[in-house]
Amino acid sequence: MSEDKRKRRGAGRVTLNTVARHAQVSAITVSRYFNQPDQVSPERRERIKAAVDELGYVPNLVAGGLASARGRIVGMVIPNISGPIFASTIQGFSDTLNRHGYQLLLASSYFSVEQEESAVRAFLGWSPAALVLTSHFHSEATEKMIAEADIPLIETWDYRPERSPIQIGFSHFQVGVTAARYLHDKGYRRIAFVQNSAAGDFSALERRDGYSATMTELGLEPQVYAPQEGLAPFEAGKQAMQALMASERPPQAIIFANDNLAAGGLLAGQRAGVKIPGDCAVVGFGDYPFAEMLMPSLTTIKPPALEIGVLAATRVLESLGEVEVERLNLLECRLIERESA
Amino acid sequence: MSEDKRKRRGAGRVTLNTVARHAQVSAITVSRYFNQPDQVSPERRERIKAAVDELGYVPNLVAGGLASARGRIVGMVIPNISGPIFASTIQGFSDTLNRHGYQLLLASSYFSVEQEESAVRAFLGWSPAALVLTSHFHSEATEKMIAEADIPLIETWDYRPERSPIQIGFSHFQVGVTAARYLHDKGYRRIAFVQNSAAGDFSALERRDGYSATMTELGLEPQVYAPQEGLAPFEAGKQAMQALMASERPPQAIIFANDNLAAGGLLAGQRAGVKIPGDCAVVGFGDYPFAEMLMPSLTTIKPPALEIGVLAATRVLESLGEVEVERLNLLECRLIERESA
DNA sequence: TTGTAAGCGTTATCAC
DNA sequence: GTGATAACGCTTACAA
Repeated sequence: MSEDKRKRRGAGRVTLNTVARHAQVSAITVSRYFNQPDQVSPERRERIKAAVDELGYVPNLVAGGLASARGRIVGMVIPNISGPIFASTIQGFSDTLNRHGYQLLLASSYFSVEQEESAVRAFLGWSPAALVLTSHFHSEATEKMIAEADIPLIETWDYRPERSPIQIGFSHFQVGVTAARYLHDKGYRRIAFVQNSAAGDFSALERRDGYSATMTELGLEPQVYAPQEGLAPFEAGKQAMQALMASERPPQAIIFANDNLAAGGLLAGQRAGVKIPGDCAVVGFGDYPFAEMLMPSLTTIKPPALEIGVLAATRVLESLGEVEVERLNLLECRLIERESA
Repeated sequence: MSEDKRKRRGAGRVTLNTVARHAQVSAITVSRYFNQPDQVSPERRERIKAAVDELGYVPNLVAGGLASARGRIVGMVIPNISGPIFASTIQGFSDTLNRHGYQLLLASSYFSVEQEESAVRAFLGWSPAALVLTSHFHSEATEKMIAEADIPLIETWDYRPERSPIQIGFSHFQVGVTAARYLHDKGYRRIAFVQNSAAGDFSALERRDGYSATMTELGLEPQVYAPQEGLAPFEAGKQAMQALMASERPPQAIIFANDNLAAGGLLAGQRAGVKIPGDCAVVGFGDYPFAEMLMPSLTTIKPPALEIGVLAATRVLESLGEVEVERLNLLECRLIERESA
C-alpha cells in the first residue's frame, strides 16, 4: 500500500475535488471556504466543513503556491541559530508568523554573504511572501535576485535609514553612548572599552565609536583595548581584564563589547582579587541568559531581540495587505542594572 | 512595472521553458540538467549552463514539488527555539540539510501537543520529504496525519526502541546513573537530587529515576527535593540549595535536573557561605553555554545536542535514497568535569 | 540521450 | 454567491 502510494504520484490523495464531491459543491467553492469564507453561504460552509473533517483533508499549499505565485511562507537568514543573540528573534518571528498561517523557512549564514546568497537563492525557489535578512551587507547577486523577485525585503538587527528595504533595528552607536554615560553618571572617570575578538563584528565597532565619542564629549580620554583576534570571546575577556588591570593606571570601569567578553572579564577579575565593582565596574552588552547568574551579576545593555522578530513578522504580514508599511523601525535598548556596575 | 508583475501571475518570469528556448533544447532536458545531469550530453549541458547564467534562472521549487509530489523541504517541530538546549540541534539539522539542497521548515510547540499538531498540519501542506519531531509524545491526529502522508518520521531527544519511527536520542535514565556513580566514585555518600520546577519535563524525571536506582543499588538512600512548581528554574535552584543546606543532615553533593537549577544552587550556596565543592559538590545537566563561566565552573553532563541534529538530517537524507536506514540511534552523553564536583 | 504529452492540486478570471 | 475553464512551472511516463 505504501509502495503504491509512492508509485503513482498523488494516487488516492484527498484533494480539493474530493472534498467538493463529498460536499456537493464545486472545487472553487471549497477553495473559497478556506480563503474567503465570507463569500460562501453558511449552508455550504457547513457541508464543506463536514466533508473536510470526515476526509481529514489537508490543503496542498504547494499547489496553492504555484497557482497564486506567492506562498504563505517566509524565508529568514540569520547569522547563527544557536548563539545567544538571535534565538529570540527567530522565536518571535516564527511564532508571530505561525499565528497568521505563515510558515518559516530558516537558514544560517555564519556572517558569510556567500552563504546568505545561496540561502536566498534556495528560498526564492519556494516563492516566499517575503524575505528577512540580518544587517544590510549582502552580495550584489543577492540584492539583484530579491529585486527581480519583487518581494518585500526586511533588514533586521541594523538600522540604515538611507537604504530602501524595511529596517528594523537599533543604534549600536547609542549603546556605546548609553554605557559610557551611565558609568560617568555613577562617578567613574577612567572608563575603558574592550573590543570583540571576532573579526567582522562591525556592530561592535559602532558601539565602540559611541563610547569614544561620548568620552571625548565628556572631556575624558577614550581607552580602547583590542584583544588578540580570533580568541574565543570568553578567553579574550579574561585576557583584556588581566592586561588592563596590570597597566599603569588601571581603569575604574570597563565596557565590554558583549556579555561573553564581560563574563571572561568578571572571572579573571575575581581570580586576580579585583573587587567588582569596587575596584573596577563592568558593563556588558546582550543580556545573555547567564548575565543574572554570574557573581557579581552582570550589568548589561539588552537589545530588543524578541521585539525585532515580532516586529519583522508584523511588517511582513502588513506588507502583504494593502496597508502602508512603516519602513523605518528604530527600537531601543535597555540598560539592565545589576551588581557589576 | 512592479505593479504589473504582481497582477498577472508569473508574467515575464524566467521559467524552464525560457531557458530551454535559449539553449535550444526541450524543457525536460533542462529539468534533467538540474536533477540528473549525467543523463544530459556534455555539449548540451554547456549550452544550458550558459542560458541559465545569462537569464539568472532560479528553479521554481514549488512547481517541482507539485509535479513530483515531494518537495526538497523538511519540517522540524522543536519545543522551543531560544532555549539553550535545542538551538544546537536546529543548527546542526539545518546546516546538514542545506548542504544537500534541502530546506528547513521550523516551528515550535512549547511542549504542547496541540501546537505540535497544528505545525505538522501546516507542514504537511508543503509536501515535506520528512518530518522531525521532539520526543515520542504526540496527539493521535498528528500520528494519523503523518501515517497517511506516508513520509519518514524521526523522533529526537528521546529513545523508544519500541516505537516505529526512527529514534535519535540518548538515555535520560543513564544520565542519572552516570551522575550518581561519578559522585559516589569521588567519595560522596549523601547525594541529593533536585527536580525541575517545570511541570511536564518528563525527561528530567527519568534522570531522577536513574539517580534513585543507582543510589539504591549502591546501598545509599536517595533524597529527592522537589522545588515549588512553576518557579523559574534559576530561582528554584536557589530555593533547593537553601532548603537542603538548612536541613538536619545536609547533602555532601547535589545533582540538579538541569544547569539553570544548578546555577541557582551555586549562587545561593556562595551567598550562604557554603563552599563548593568543599562543603557541597554540584552536578548539573545540559552543559549550557554559561557552565564554564560560573564560579566555580559547573561540572555537568552534556547531551549530544548538535549530534542529534546532524544525525537527524543524515537519516532524513538516507531515507530518501534506496539505502536501508538505521532506525535506532542511541547516542551518549558526556560528563564534563569542572570545578563544582 | 532526447523529446512529447499529460498531469500534479490549486487559484485567477470571467461568466452567470 | 457560485461555477467552468484555463493557467501556474515543473516532472512522470512513455516513446523515439
